[in-house]
Amino acid sequence: MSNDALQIYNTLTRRKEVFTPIEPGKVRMYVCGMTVYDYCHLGHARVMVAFDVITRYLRHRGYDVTYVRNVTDIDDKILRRADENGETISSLTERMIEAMHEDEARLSVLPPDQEPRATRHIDDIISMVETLIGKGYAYAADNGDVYYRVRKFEGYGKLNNRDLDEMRSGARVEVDEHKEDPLDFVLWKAAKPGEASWPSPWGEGRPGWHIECSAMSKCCLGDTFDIHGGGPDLTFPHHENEIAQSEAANGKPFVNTWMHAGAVRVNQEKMSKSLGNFFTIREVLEHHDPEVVRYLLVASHYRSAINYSPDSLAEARKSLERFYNSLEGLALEGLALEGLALEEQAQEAGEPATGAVVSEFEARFTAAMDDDFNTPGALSVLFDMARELNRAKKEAPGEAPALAAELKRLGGILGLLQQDPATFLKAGASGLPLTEEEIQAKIAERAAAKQAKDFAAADAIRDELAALGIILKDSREGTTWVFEKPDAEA
RNA sequence: GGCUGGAUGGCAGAGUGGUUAUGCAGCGGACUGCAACUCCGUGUACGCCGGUUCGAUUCCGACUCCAGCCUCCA
Repeated sequence: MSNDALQIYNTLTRRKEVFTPIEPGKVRMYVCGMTVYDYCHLGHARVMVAFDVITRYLRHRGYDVTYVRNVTDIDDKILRRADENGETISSLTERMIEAMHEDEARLSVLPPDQEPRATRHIDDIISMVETLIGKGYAYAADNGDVYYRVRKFEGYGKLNNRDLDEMRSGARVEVDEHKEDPLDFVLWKAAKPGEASWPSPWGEGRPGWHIECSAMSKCCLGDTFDIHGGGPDLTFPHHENEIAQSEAANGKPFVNTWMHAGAVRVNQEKMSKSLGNFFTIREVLEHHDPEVVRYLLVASHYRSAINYSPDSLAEARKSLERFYNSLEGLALEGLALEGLALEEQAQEAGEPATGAVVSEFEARFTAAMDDDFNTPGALSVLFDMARELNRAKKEAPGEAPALAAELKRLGGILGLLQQDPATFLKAGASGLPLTEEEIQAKIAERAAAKQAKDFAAADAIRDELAALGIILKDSREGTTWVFEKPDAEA
């Protein structure tokens, strides 16, 4: 662990700040999760991976992290979709939650510690709405809705630097005769006949979206917690409304550090469900190794926008190939354990003595990550390690294993480089046009031709395999191969 | 219109008041039967105009352009 400070950019103050958890050594983090009416797309993947890296790194740095990511499982879109599909709400949401878990597992995203669902916190929500009404921050309209009285909350707009009067002049907000002010937002929504609903002091209804997160974060993490994260389009109004609800209801500061991931774009336009230009995670994974997708997401800083294209995935794969080429040929199973042992040694040695244990590579890696989770900077250190490892494999084989172990260990903090190199380089062998046995036979055939100095025949075999995407690599130890799907599209 | 971010070499993408990011692609060399992999070397890029400074891509101001938010959206 480093003695230097970990700095995090705070959306609220719009600058990097030294991260100081409320309770030393503990981090309580809440991230807005999915509304489960459809499969997750790459924008969701961005948020999942960003906060997964953040969680992994905080833990690596010794923090005890409680990571909560909610599920919105009741909402207008869910009602509509379930109706369209002719299935029940719970059938739809259960399916989508399961799919989401599959997607995140494939992307090596560790599950959050808690995954609260809105429908299981209706009591918490109702109780918070009652508190807000009691304090004068909310009012029940005669149509059965309950609204938040935005003008009553002094800090409204502080996260987005918004001025209430100017927003009003924007006037894109829907005017509702039941609202005192057009900017007021709904906390509890009266049910229409036949809709899913829960009983409440204001009649049958369901919770508004914003109040769910205030209620669930309070339930899981308390009135004030360290980090609140989410996608880039949630700063307004969702997070602004959460602040208004939680601070008004609890009478305490809500969140110390607000973190927002960058957008995923397609053709310089935001990828989103409302624009309909999205790629689901599972679509992309049909054609690409999940680690390639994860790499693409980690290769840019978590706050910057990334432009998605088939080319960007191809590049990500090439970069990973460089890592796995350097790792290939070393007995990594044992090495990974050795790497972990080194890690434990370092921790037992205590914080101040770490300089002696931590390599220059790790020091640089940590410095990059300490600077607002600069994953591109951290990756550049890993590339330096790969070069050093390639050199060592040639010139100082005795040093290679330890270096490989460290590379794999540091890569693991980013959730990368944990596959068997040969497996990755063969693209998981899915979609292989030949069996492994057939390829080995071809290689043997070519070796015989080489032996006989019949290079024309040898090259013909190599070209034949290359046309199928199977690239041969000769080395002193023999011939290995790499499979690059010729039609990597998605 | 208001608010937020951004503009870096062929592409992707970090960063810095004066010193190599990194990856991919390219070029030269080594290795190789030839390749692939790998290694060595190589590219003087920071939107535009002013200002501060001995010196700015990096700080300040104006401008242009791009994206996001202001309505559900990760």
